[in-house]
Amino acid sequence: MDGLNPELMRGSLELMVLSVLSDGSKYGYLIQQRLKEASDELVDLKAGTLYPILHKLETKKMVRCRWDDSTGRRRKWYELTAAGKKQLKVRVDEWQAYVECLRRVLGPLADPSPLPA
Amino acid sequence: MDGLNPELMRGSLELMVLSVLSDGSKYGYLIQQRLKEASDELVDLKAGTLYPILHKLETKKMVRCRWDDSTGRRRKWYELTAAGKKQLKVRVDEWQAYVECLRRVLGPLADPSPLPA
DNA sequence: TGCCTATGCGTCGCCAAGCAATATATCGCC
DNA sequence: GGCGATATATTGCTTGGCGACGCATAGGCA
Repeated sequence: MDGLNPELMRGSLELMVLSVLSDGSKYGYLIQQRLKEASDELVDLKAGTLYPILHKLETKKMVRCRWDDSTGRRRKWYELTAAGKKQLKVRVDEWQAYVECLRRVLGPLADPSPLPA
Repeated sequence: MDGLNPELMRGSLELMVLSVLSDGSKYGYLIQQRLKEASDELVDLKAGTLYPILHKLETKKMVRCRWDDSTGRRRKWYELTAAGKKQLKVRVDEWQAYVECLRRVLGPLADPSPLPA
């Protein structure tokens, strides 16, 4: 991770990967790049984090994958399954609920900071 | 935890505890109750989670504490230190940045779901 | 009197997740 | 030839949440 508190990220990484894939099939390294772009360089998934997540999603049938050895670069392309798309929706809803819950807990602290002046 | 994805909670529990304490001194069990109320029953910190967090905050001088044995119930009251209040501000800012970051990553998925009709 | 529940604090050990480190291989550039 | 980017994978360490305990008191109820 990068400019953000890494502790906070825990638990939303799988959601982020699913989200990036909703845009169309991608291979691992490309997912990493797209996520970095989309997050304004704030999220930089390490290989030791990304690949285990992808393998887990594959095991759970959330994605299907296909090797492409036609070029010198061996690439493993990942695509969301129907179950994966459904799961993504669920995860997004969970995320929204979580944000709303924190907003309530933080109360006035969640309001935009008053200007220093 | 309760109605929310427990994975998501990881990393924000300390923030929630600090937040509850910003309201004034409280003892452990009361913190647990207040957090439950504030979150609309969604966050129910277990003892095995709460007390280690409080001990950690104490070690890091984010809170100071005082035993009250005057009643039959032994209670350990916690109060935010100046460092704790500062830390709370930092954590809130990190949280806001995190939410904004996820909003960007999710893109259109972050928009409110269109009505089924 | 005994029992049950709520209150109140604490610790130990398991499990999962993130990730640094490491391994392997190709490609383009200088 | 050497270096950095591309590309995937695994191993092992560390941390955090938390279930399962343990202990003690207070109050209600039979």
